[in-house]
Amino acid sequence: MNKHENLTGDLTKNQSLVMNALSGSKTPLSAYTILDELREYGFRAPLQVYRALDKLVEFGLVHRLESLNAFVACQHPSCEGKKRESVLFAICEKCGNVQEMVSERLIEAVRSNAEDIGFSLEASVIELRGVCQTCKEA
Amino acid sequence: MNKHENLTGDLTKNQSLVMNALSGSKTPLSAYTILDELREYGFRAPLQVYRALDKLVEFGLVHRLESLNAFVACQHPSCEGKKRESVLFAICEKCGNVQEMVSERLIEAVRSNAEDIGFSLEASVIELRGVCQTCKEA
DNA sequence: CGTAATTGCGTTATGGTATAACGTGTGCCA
DNA sequence: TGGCACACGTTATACCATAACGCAATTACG
Repeated sequence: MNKHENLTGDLTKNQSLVMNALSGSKTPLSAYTILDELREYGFRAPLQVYRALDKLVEFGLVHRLESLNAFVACQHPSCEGKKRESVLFAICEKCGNVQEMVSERLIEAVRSNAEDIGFSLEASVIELRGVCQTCKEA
Repeated sequence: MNKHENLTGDLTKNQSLVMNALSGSKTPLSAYTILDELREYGFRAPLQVYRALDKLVEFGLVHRLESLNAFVACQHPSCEGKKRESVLFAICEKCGNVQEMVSERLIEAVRSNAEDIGFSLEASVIELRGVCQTCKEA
């Protein structure tokens, strides 16, 4: 019934509801937008959303987009269980769509920059802003 | 407008105050922290800070760190007049210090990733999280 | 000149994002 | 069976950012 319960088997009810809200959206959602969508399922307070999001991010099922203060479902199942070290997001400022990518070349460049200054890299936030191909052609 | 007209000498009073607050800080400052520091100079409302910050960011004298909701003075004067396309920040989660870097290799990797998907790149947010060399050694 | 347009500024009010603190219920298992 | 870990619900609060109004100073230019 819920594909993410099938994948992970162990999401709580609130986590599943939040996960479904994100999976069903083509664009990132803010925590408060999720809250509004889930009021009909009994959600009443932001913390119910934030607590679920914290776990989903921890599980690697959801990513937080820092430049939008919003959240997206992972498009790339291999993120599960990993820290967000190696993913980048292309965010279209016209349509709001987000494309998630993995690039060895970019990861290597980031790693090497960190090394150059003796910086212990734990996570990286890489968010490209611009216009996607579809919107350019339209 | 010639780029030299953007040097600090041509800033308005509020812009200079905000710029000085940021230049004098070793770590990024939030808008509200700046507000508190500038109350003794007559600042009363967040908008006074945000308006100055908008201009300073536009001039390339200040960068906004998306993953912190905070602002830093540019450490790299060549940013003046440029969009933020080519800069990355290494943010130490122990001491809060931020190191700004420019990396041709990283810029190229970002550009090439954008091209691969037909994405028109307008700006990029690259923020590394981890521990700086100084804190590691301590 | 004079006047319109622009820009910076101050203020009040409001909206959007995120967490603190406290208490309840449940399942586990030593 | 008592302690622990964890998810959950609720209220309150803190933090981040902008809307909308009006005024004053400066600039553009016919």
